[in-house]
Amino acid sequence: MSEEGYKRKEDCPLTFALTLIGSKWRLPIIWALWKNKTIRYNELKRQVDGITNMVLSQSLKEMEKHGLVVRTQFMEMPPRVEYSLTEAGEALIPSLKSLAEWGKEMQVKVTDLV
Amino acid sequence: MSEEGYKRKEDCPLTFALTLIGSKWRLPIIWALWKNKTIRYNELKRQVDGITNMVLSQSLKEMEKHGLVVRTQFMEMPPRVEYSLTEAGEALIPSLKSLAEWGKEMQVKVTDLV
DNA sequence: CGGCATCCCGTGTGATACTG
DNA sequence: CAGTATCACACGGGATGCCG
Repeated sequence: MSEEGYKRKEDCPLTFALTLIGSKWRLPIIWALWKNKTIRYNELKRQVDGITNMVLSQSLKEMEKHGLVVRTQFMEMPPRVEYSLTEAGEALIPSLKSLAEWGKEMQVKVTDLV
Repeated sequence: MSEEGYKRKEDCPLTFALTLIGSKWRLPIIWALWKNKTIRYNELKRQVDGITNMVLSQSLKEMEKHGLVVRTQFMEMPPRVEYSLTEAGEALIPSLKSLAEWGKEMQVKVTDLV
């Protein structure tokens, strides 16, 4: 979609980007990771308020698979696992800020919503 | 989320933006509107390949309500209705391009997906 | 032509509980 | 502490058909 039409919409980089970060909890997670640089699992869960273990761990696992997130496990007792963004993940931040700017202006304009 | 944490995630401009454009067909629709400047309903449906009437009309209606889209109805026979982006809608485009850039790079890196 | 009404289904998500 | 297992359900979205 960037200039021309794509045969299948899966080819559109934009649609593709949304498959990576479009689901409900992805952005809150990414944002928390970015703010903390590096963060442990339970602290992350606390900051992304309302998320369940299932969704959080699955999301992290997928994003790790997609190269957005790094997982570092320390072989200790009690267990410690830290998460942070990869370069690719951080490369996303400027776009998100841009989008957030737009969202901010829209929040002002639109009063009745969700 | 732009700098500090929000009490409720609905307050985050980013999360808010996703409520406006995050669902499956929103971006393809916006993109088609942007490419065509102004476009009739059925032509839009043709360009956003695979979308159903239900989803398209509902999406348009909501986006109109949110101030992203303008609907212009001509009182003729046969009926003619044209859609285009508002200024607010077009203001979104740069962010989308930025996000598309990122998505493009990710497409290269990630081979196994969806 | 430009929709809306209906029915239906997949899956993402929530809640709860359990484990190494 | 850092998850996994299981169940259940709401809801977005597909398919089909009808209407002004």
